[in-house]
Amino acid sequence: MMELTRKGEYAIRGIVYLAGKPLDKVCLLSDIAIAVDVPPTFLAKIFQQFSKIGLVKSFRGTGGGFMLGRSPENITLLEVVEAVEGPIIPNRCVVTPSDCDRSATCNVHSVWRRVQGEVRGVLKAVTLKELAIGE
Amino acid sequence: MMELTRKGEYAIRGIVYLAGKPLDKVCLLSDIAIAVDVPPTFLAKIFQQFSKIGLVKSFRGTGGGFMLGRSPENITLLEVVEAVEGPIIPNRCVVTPSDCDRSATCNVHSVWRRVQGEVRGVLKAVTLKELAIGE
DNA sequence: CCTAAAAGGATATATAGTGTCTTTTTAGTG
DNA sequence: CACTAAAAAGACACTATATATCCTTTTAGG
Repeated sequence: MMELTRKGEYAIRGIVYLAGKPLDKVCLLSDIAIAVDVPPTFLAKIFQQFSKIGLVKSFRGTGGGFMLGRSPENITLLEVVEAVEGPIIPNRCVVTPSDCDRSATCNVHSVWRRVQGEVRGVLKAVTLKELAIGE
Repeated sequence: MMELTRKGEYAIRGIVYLAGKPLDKVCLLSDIAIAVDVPPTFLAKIFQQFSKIGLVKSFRGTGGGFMLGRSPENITLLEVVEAVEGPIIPNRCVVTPSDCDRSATCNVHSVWRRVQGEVRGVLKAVTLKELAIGE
């Protein structure tokens, strides 16, 4: 339960790599993939998702590649994870309370809300800048 | 990400139902399944897991059924969830640090440890007694 | 014995995860 | 303008996990 997928793991590796480079450095996808040990085609899909929401900037054609979309101290791990894994939802009743309505008083509901809050809190407190230290 | 499976959801429903009954009341699986709206064959598998680790006691044959293995204030939600979902592991590097050794200094590792701690903390603080109130 | 009920094992289907391949678009260069 | 580099987009394939169901076996009571 609660396990990050490979996609999430790869996403973090890839963007942390970018965060460790100068902000204006354009990196080739193929280089990043080798550096962080991720299948290039898979990483491409991930970076496309990042690109759509502005987490990274992409440039096509000769001399193209990727760079971070914002400065690394302004990107949280929560954003990165939710970008590729979707929202942090420990149980569907958190998002669709109607799933809970077997009983009028579902005491478990509030527990999942708390779990969600704690996890999001931890991930939100971490920025790419910190993660890139030593890379 | 981080989503409880149906199995986990069903497991909680089933055992909370038991927690709402007198400790010595033997309940038929078929009755529980109807009451908590879970496929009986699936719930059977779940209760077999519970039974093996003593979370519930089972009795075969005529007059058989299930009852809670310990008093509900001594069973935490963490136990119940981990019994059927396995341990709370946000990322495999938490359990197999060698997966982390791409870089000697993986800064993300400690984050997952923190997530794991927070989630386990929340779930451990909740007992079946509280969850059964109002059932 | 006969019946009730859980335990155990095998199987089926659906969904999600993990990745590859091909084609298309965009941009720079001689 | 043609050529090349690189990302974007879409389709496809394979695997693993989730979600059950069914059948047989064991255990216990009446």
